[in-house]
Amino acid sequence: MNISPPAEVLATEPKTLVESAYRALRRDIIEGRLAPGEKLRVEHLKDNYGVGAGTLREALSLLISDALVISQGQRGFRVAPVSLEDFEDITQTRVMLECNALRQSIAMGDDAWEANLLAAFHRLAKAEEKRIGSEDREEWEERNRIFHEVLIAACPSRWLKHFLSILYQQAERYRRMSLYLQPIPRDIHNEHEALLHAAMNRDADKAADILSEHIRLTFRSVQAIPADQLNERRQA
Amino acid sequence: MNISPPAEVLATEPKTLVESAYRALRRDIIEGRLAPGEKLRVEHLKDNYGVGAGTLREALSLLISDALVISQGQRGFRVAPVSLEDFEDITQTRVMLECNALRQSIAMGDDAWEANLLAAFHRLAKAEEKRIGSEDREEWEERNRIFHEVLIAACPSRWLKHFLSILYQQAERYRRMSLYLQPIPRDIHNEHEALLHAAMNRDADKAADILSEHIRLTFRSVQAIPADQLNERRQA
DNA sequence: TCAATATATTTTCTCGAGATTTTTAAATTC
DNA sequence: GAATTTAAAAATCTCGAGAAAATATATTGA
Repeated sequence: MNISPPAEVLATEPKTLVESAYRALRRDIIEGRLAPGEKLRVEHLKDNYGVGAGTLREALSLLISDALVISQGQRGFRVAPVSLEDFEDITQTRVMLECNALRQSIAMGDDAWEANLLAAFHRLAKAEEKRIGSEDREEWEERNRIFHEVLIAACPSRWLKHFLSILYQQAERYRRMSLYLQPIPRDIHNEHEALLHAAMNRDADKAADILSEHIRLTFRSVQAIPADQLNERRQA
Repeated sequence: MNISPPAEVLATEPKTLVESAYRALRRDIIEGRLAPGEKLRVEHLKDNYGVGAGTLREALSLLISDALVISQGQRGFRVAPVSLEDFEDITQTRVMLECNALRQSIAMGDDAWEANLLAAFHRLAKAEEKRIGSEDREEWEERNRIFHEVLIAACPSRWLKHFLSILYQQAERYRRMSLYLQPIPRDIHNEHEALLHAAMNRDADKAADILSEHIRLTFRSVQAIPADQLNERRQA
């Protein structure tokens, strides 16, 4: 039996400067250090990220795939803007796709999938215990992403998983906006545990219901953010 | 009333060389002049497309968004490979998403939507009449895309439509492979007409059924292609 | 005071050349 | 003869400078 974690979990390290700049920029956008709608001046940013202009442009082009950056010909790059309308769309689309993927995953998952799921939940639960200090937030974010990934890992559709990874990334950016408002808002741990048990019991209907509500609750917590705080930059 | 065609129909012309190269490359990949899996050597291609190396790299980076190009760090770019497995995934995912979008569009479409739909069908029908000569194939391809776009135009989800535009593009590449095998394979005109009437009658269930079968039939015609012909280059 | 034009500044876009890395080919060794 | 090592060739990746466009500022005229 293969005891190594699923392939998508293993973080391959960047081999080129373009890749490094791409990841650094993505992180800064998702975590809000680059504000929504902000102009991304190549000549200014290339110093911050320690690369040449052409390299930075290439990294920005890659971020268009993730819909985290937009470009208007001859008018440069911008951080993708945010809106409640957009996040509602993301939420609804994600509910549809992720429930579908989850049902397929539950129908097709084997022993290895169950084992990976248990392991991912355990890692997440450990991170949730000591999540009071904000220094462990990044650890929790990573493990939460992996838990959701492993849940649908047995779904055979590469395209469905590809689209979901984009939507998850988008949702994370919005969710981080609300985390500064309400550090520990809901009993997420119980939601995850119920999801785990429904999946392990192969109860697709129940699992899909829990997952739907789980995703929609995140939307409601973002909904509570004051409108003027949505476009703000955080930290440096 | 707004009598101009929907926004996504209007082809904005490229303002930068990156944009031009991106479109030329995309066309060449979808139409099979650049074979699946083929290596894309920047130094060689920059002459063909009349741009610098950096510009071409940027265009290739943009094509990664469309999943028409893949890149492995330090090992350059390649045309995305094809497989029957992949196209089956594309087909199934597209059936799910496009039926969902169509239902929403039928539920929310107004008079302008109906008018645009009728117009798009008419343009497509005209192109189908004189589609015997292959010189009109590009015209038909364009109008077919627009018809499918307008069908779901009243769906309010930008993300759903974004994902569908990617899948449509992918499907077009596969479909073109079968066109060289069977120029006028099925009675596509009747399928489109039935789709139009079901949509105009607001019969969402019927429309979704027709659309599902319509998309799946394309898969079956690609399925009939000999495996060794799948990775071949066409024309220059 | 406001609008329109002209100028100046900033920024984007583009290219060609040099540094690393990978790939190919030949040579050596077992 | 097959496998490893070494060397040559090719390709990728990267940077900085120059051309084109957009933005900001200043000027002019009513």
